[in-house]
Amino acid sequence: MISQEKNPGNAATPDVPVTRDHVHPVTLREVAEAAGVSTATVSLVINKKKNARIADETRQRVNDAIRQLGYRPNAMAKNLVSGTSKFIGLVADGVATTPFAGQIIHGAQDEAWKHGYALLIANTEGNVDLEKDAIAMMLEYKVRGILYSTWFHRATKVPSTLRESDFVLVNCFSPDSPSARAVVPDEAQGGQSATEILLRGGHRRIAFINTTTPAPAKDGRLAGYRAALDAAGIPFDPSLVLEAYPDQEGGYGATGELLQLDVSAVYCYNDRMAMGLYDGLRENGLSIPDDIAVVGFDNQEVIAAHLRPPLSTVSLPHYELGAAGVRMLLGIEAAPDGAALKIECPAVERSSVALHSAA
Amino acid sequence: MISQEKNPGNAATPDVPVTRDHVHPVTLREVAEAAGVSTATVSLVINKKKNARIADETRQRVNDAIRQLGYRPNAMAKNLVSGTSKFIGLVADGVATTPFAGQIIHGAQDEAWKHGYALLIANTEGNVDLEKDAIAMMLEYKVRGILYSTWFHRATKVPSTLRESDFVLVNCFSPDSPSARAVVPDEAQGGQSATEILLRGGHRRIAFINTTTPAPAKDGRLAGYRAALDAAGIPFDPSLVLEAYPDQEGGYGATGELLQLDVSAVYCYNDRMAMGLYDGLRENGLSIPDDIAVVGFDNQEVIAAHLRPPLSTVSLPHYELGAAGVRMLLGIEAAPDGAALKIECPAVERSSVALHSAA
DNA sequence: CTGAAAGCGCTTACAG
DNA sequence: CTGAAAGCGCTTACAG
Repeated sequence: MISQEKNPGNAATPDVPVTRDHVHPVTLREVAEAAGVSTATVSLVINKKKNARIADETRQRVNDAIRQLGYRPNAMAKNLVSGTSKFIGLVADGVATTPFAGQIIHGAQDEAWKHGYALLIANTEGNVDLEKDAIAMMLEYKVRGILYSTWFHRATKVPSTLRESDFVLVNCFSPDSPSARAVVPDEAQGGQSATEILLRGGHRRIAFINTTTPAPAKDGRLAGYRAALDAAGIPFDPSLVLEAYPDQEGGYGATGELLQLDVSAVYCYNDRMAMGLYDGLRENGLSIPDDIAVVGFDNQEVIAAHLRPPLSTVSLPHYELGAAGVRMLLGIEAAPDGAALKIECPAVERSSVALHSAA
Repeated sequence: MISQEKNPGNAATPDVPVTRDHVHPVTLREVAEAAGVSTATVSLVINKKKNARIADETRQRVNDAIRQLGYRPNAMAKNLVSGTSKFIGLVADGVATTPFAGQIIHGAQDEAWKHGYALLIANTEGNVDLEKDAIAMMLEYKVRGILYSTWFHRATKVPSTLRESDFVLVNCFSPDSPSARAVVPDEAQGGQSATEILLRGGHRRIAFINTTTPAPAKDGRLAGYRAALDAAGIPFDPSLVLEAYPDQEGGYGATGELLQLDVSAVYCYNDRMAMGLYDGLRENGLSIPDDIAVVGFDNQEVIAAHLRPPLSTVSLPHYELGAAGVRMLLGIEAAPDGAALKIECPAVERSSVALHSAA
């Protein structure tokens, strides 16, 4: 074993925080003394209050003192006075489960930051007790509001304590409380866009391998597929819709059934499925996109852009979901009433669908 | 367009926080009045101070009042008094870039939580100004300490403001300040474990496709490969070491060169490379693991377990990195002096390497 | 067993 | 132009 020894329970390094010999942090009062002014004046200078008339010379002295002492304002004290913090809480049910949650966090943090807020996050992995504790913690820190997010788009109940704060549901919605603000991906538009990529490629007989797992995505993506066919004047043929488990194994397993259908193109419920299907098609000596065109859904990082050939798909807008959630919380973005705000799933075209040669 | 209209600059919903009609939150004082006791008593009851002798009847009355009023302590005020917050900051340079950062966050948050700390995160995407602001913010919130993390294992310089706080480097290390505590993956052990999987499979002539990108991982994984061969009494043959860009395209592109080598097994720098190589081998009519055994590195979610056949690999312990960083910060886990703490990369065996049939 | 008082580090009217 | 004072919501000795 090359790795260092870990000693979690070492008695010599007890759980209590070691008394650090950090000098007491510099306070406003000390700055005031150093500058020979009152704390009020220092506060005024720091916060650049417009209607405060401070002599330039005084201002100068204060700023010098701040710099020399390395003063850092105490945000706790500031927030105590103002009665409200500059925090936005984000509770997520599954950072562990997928790469998706990371993007929600990312979008939320960028947008929060932009408006002067910091993100306080809590990962609950679906554990209800943890969730209650997490929300309680955020409430005690008097957060400006809470983003309650799920790693896959679904219906959820609003935990009762969540109502003690301003909140927005992200990637989920609550059928029980339609007044709760929510932001979700537009699955139907996404499904339509995915299908349209194929239609533009000149395909008319298009299979859809849907998921076996019930979810808004299952219904929405199917609805989008139908809408696209409709718009193209192609009658919906239920026999072209298959179902499989939404991962590589599911896609691979659906190959045989798909090949019975005699289609020139297939739209898969997600990219993982498409990845498995690639293997199945190859084993049958078929080439993509010439023998069969393929589109996926999710634009999953590390996968979609790197299959052979690169996969045409539709992006699940997790970053935007997080960002829009924050905007909605802050009242910058209006919430449609009685419904969730739907965020577009943009099409991403790659070479798994050949361009339509105008014949 | 099916999606809702977004109105970022809508004048009707200005950027200033709307005055919400939330009732003033319940305070300690109000609880005290309701219970007919002093605020000191309420504080004592809430914090379950052991040496405080409070009559059961009084305690009862206080708890009732707390429940009835729905009292939530103000964490800001608490922290102001104690002089230190219950926050741990996490600055990350790339949540966007990979699925890995999510696991560091996850591990850090779980461990922090366990010790009563909440995570304050900031994503800088490598932007130096953002980074300075992020650290300043954390300092102003008087965090217990800061975890400074990178999305791939590398050397870094410690930003000067970081030194104003207790800190630990996570997934990176600072050659300039060897005294800085750090926790990194044990690349050499990982490379050795990966190679050992192949050796156990009975292979003697094993190729290694390393990365073209300089990094501790490049050197460490190679060193591990050599160590494993050494231990098995197999002379190191430099001609068996190739290099390619560390993604699917790189792995695929290395196929031809690899096939010249006449090896029975190959160890790839990472899983993405192995994924591309799978395609290349298949195109050449070779089957895994019978014609050639493959191992990767990273145990990348969504990929490794779902290739055909599932890929043997070695885990990059991001969750553990985050958790160990927190423990080190809190002084629960000792820091080896002058060096980074190395976390094991555990082997994950799947069917891309056949079991060695004892001959 | 319990209360009055001081203080944590700030900001904000209010005087002057 | 600047300072003295009160107060944000808590906790912690100190009395009694």
